[in-house]
Amino acid sequence: MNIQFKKGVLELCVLSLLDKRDFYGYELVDHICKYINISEGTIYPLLRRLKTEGYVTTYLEESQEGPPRKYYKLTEKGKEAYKELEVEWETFVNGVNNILRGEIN
Amino acid sequence: MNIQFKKGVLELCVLSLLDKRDFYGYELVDHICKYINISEGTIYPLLRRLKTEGYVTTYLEESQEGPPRKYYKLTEKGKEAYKELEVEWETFVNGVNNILRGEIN
DNA sequence: ATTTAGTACCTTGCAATGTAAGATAGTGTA
DNA sequence: TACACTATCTTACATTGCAAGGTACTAAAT
Repeated sequence: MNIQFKKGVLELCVLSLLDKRDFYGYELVDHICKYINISEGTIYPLLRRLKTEGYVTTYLEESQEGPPRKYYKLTEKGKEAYKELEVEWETFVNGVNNILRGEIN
Repeated sequence: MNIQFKKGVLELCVLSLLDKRDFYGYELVDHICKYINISEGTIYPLLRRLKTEGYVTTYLEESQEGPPRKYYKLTEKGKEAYKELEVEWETFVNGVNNILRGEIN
């Protein structure tokens, strides 16, 4: 899997999942890994960044299976950022497809 | 336009165009810019990289409208790299779409 | 009791790539 | 003479994902 392709897109994936319900970090890795390989060393800095930018808030919850889980919750600002990023992604993919399948003069 | 999205994808776009015919750098910027914003400072280092890796060869041709043009031509190795990268891109986009539109448990 | 495996969090240094902002130089026009 | 367009290139910088580590809790196996 080309590492470079993921740049910026993992943020979109995380925002998309958080738009559906709250997740904790380890769980996000698990879900994303079903389709795109991702390491923990990626997700935690990313989540910290999202919190710094005010896109998410966090809360702790105890677990019976291990240490406490830190859940992430999308803010209004986060939802707006998600919508914008999704549109940008669609536009981008369309642009790339036009180039890949496009006619040349 | 999200800069990060472009990481690695511009290489794919350039390889795709070169798979159709030879281009010179300035011309590649022009074509790609129809769909994806790209600066010259990006394309020339990228092309140098492609040459270093043996994906392209170059030749000069004079121009009536300015300085000589350096044309880039895909090698066999470059064609193979292009095919692989294209498949990776398709797989990646499908993975992202599955996450974006996917059901969660 | 101790080790191992799974869960769950985190940090640091590194690699890769796109950008801005410049430089250089040829051609043609005002 | 100056400007705009064509065409090449370079350097310093910002961003982000990864590998490789660390910490700590729970439960099962030894």
